[in-house]
Parts: sequence; structure tokens; C-alpha cells
Amino acid sequence: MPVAKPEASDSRVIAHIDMDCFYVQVEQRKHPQLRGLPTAVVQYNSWKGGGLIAVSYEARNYGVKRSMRGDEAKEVCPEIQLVQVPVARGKADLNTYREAGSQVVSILARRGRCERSSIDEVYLDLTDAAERMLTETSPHSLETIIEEALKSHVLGITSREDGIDVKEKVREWLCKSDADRRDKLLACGVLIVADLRMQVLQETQFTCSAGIAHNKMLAKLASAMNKPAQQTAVPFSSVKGLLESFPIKKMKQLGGKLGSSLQTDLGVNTVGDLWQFSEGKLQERYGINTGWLFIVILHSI
DNA sequence: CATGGCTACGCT
DNA sequence: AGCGTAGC
Repeated sequence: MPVAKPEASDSRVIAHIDMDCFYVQVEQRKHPQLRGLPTAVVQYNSWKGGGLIAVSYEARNYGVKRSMRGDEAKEVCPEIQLVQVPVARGKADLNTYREAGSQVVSILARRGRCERSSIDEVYLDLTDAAERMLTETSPHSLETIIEEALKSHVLGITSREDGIDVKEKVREWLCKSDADRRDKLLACGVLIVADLRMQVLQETQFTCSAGIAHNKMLAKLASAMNKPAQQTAVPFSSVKGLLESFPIKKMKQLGGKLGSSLQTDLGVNTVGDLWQFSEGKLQERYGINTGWLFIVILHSI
């Protein structure tokens, strides 16, 4: 997938798939007795019990963090199961995880073009599949909407106090016949991703979380919003509200020195602050080549 | 010694 | 090719 080419109205449907505590899931598949137990994967366990590189959600509930050593984790959660990462030639060997990731990618690739962004993360371009679905079935017949899709989070679809009719509201949103074309495409994306996540679970036993949006940046943000084993969609109409108070340092590519310089040099702390600057000014300061990043951000609204 | 090691990417 | 940055 080529770098996001920002257009005035981006109608692509992009999903970001993020495997939940992936190394742990791979080990739990290999050792089923670990399922449901607080578990972490460690490397180099000779010093203070080794460094944690993946932590199950059960263990996170005890306060176990990825930055901990094995010994610290045992203090917080004495019953934690520590699994050693395989070692080859004295080094951590991540090949089994890489292969497990490939298995997931081969399933996702049935519906769109995949771009692996890390060992456990994939971007998926579902534009064509969504457009096809839209021309074939519009509006969606209620009975074809799978339960998993109804559990989606859709930014801007607010849960009521009792939260009892959230699913009903999501159903309405998914079926809305007079919706914006982009909303309809996004709704198709939501259905496709729900279906794919079920296939992944069935065929690999792995759960994942997903974000569905009109570009990679927003899809990535969305996939982290509701974890584990959930999916979140970002309709165009909710982008501005989502981004304007969003900390710039948490944006991909801006977690390091570039983000720091935005804060100290320009006083930019949120994406909303960034909107006060023109593309020209930003490119003038940071160069034409870094400027494309800002343009993607600015064109998301 | 004590997040290390690894990868991908952009810049020069 | 080699370096710096970023993030897993």
C-alpha cells in the first residue's frame, strides 16, 4: 500500500489489525493449559527473571507491566506463568511469532491488500471489497449482519446511561440508507473486519483488535481504543472531535524528537494546536519531506 | 551492563 | 553505504 496520498475527501476504507498480546497468545496456543491464566513471555531470564515482552490481559489486571522484569512481575502476581521466548544461537528467536503472524495475514489477504507494519500489526486496504459490497447489497439486510459487527464501537454513536441499546444504535448506523457514501463504505468495512476477525479466531485461535477508518493514521489510533478482541470505527464526522484534543506525542511518528520539537518550538501539544498552522509554515520549518506527515494529519478533517 | 535487539525507513 | 530515528 503506497503512502497515504491525501485527497480532499478520502474515501478509502482502511483497517488496522492489532493482535492482542500476541506472543502470549502464540504460547497459549502451544500450551493450552496456560489459557485464561495470568501469563507473560520473557526473554533472558538469567537477570532478575528476564525482561517481559508480552503480558496477558489477566496479568495486566494484577498490575503487571511490560517494562517489568520477571521478578517484579512475581511480586505483583505470584501465580503468573512466565514463558521463555525460544533461543537460537544465544539470541531471542522470534520466528515462531513471525510465522504465526503470517498465518493471520494469509487470512486477512482474502479481502484486501495487506501491509505488515510489525510482527503483530497489519494494515488492510478494504476499499475495493467495501465498494463491491455496497453495489451488491444496499442497504444491508438485517439478518446478514453478524453479531460480532453489532459489538463494534463507532465513534460518535454514544452509549446511553444504561447502555442497553448500543447494539441497536450500531445496527441503525450500519443499515442507514440515507447515509453519506463514505459512511456506507465504512459500514461495509466494519462488517468485513468483523467477519475476518471471526475467521482469524476460528482458524488460528488468536484474538485481535481492529480500527476501521478512512486512512492509516486514524485506523491505527482506533485499533488501540478498545482492546482486547474489539473493533472501533471512525466515521468522518467524528474525526475532528477525536483529534483536536489528542496529544501530539501519541501520534505515530511524533513520539520522539520531532514531537518534542513541535512542543518546545511551536507550543503544539495537541493535534488541534497543529491545525492553527498552515501547511506552508510547517513545511518551511521542518522541510518538504517531513511536511507530508503534517499534511496527512491536516487532511484528516 | 541492565530494555536489548531488531527492523524499516529517510536522509546524506 | 552508513547514520539517525522510531517503534515493536
